[in-house]
Amino acid sequence: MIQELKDNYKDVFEEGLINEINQVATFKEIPENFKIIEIGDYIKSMPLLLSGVIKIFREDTNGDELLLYFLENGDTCAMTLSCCIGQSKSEIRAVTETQVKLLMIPVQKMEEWMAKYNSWRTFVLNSYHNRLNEVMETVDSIAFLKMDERLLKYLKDKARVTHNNSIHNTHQEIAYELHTSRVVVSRLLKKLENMGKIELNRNHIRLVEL
Amino acid sequence: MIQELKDNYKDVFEEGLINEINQVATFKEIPENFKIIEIGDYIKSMPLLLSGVIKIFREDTNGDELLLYFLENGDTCAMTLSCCIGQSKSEIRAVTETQVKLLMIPVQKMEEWMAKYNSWRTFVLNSYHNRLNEVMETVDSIAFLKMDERLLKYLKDKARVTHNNSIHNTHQEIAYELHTSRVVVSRLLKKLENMGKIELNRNHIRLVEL
DNA sequence: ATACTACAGTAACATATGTTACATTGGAAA
DNA sequence: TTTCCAATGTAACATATGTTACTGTAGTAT
Repeated sequence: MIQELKDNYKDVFEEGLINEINQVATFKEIPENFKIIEIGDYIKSMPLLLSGVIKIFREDTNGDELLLYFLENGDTCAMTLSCCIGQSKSEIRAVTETQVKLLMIPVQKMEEWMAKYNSWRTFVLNSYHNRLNEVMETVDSIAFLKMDERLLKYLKDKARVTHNNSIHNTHQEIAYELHTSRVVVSRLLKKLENMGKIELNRNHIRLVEL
Repeated sequence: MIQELKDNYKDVFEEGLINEINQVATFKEIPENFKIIEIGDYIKSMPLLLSGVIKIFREDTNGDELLLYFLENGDTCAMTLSCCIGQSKSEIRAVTETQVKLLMIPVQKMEEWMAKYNSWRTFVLNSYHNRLNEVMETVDSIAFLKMDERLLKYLKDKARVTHNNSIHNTHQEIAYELHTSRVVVSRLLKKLENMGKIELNRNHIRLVEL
């Protein structure tokens, strides 16, 4: 029995399902900053996150990108999920933010379990619910917040998912994820530092208040 | 038998399910510009759209609002759906854009059918899939497009769902839906008119090219 | 130590969008 | 017709964000 599976999902899935997952799933360990899914990929199995953090990106036709949200322990990728079912291409890119451990579940099992296990149905629907809410929160950020507020929110989100109030990123990397320019990020970070909200250092930023 | 149910869903649901829906669903006819769901509402039944168009809005803490997407014939409200299951509050507002006809389905039936009917599971998952894609398209618009491009896209979307290349709105109403100001909308509409893309008249706008 | 390079700071300017204020006009109501 | 008001047009200005160009600096490689 895969230990992380039992630890993380014993209150989510009934025992029979846990055993089935244990039998058919493939365990994978992936290093940080690794591209798991690219836009346009066809997906043949569904990832179940055991540990670590995954970043989900959206990209426009010019190659400009934007961070949509983070996936954490216990999450699954709803997009992948619906790609499996609908046999459509991925609309997002998934990149590991930290080292991750995950289970890959074959599509046909997924559908079988939808009919068989109540806890699986609940899990799948909850995943969609959570993902929809997260994308809508992203809409809120872009539509209603100014760039300095978005930047601070980004830093806090990152600190939360990595359980670390030091963010190890260059200003350029942050600029890519927020879809703005390095100069703008530097300018606003300096402003946040002057307001006493963060401390700036080369290659890392410390959140003063969480 | 409700005629629109058979017409719209005979290729989507198996016959037994159509009959069950026909028995337990409540038929409703709602006039245009009517608020169906408010943010914070608890939802006790799920709407199935038979005809007409519904607008879905997001709102921030200051009361500023933003149009997320339109629902058309054959759609259901995925948000409502997940509110039913998770027993959580609505995160969105739903307003009729035109007169609509819809069926209200009790939550408990919804869950029962998830176990019983394959076609129902497919429908629910497809709904989530479509809604996620639409919210992500909204993210694209806000993140990657300039206001004049967003405005033109808005007009085209509205023309598409209402099957009418005349948009009957004041500039102020458009400004609310795009979360900008009336003056900005007027300015950019005039620019689009000068480019030959639209024709401006009092209280309505005609799309020259679709 | 020296040179090099990625990263960060910042000024100066360009552009998009938001705001205020006021003028004009079409159509409804009296 | 006359009056009135919502809708629209537009100028002038404010602000946020994007861009270009240059500087300084920490850390690495030679």
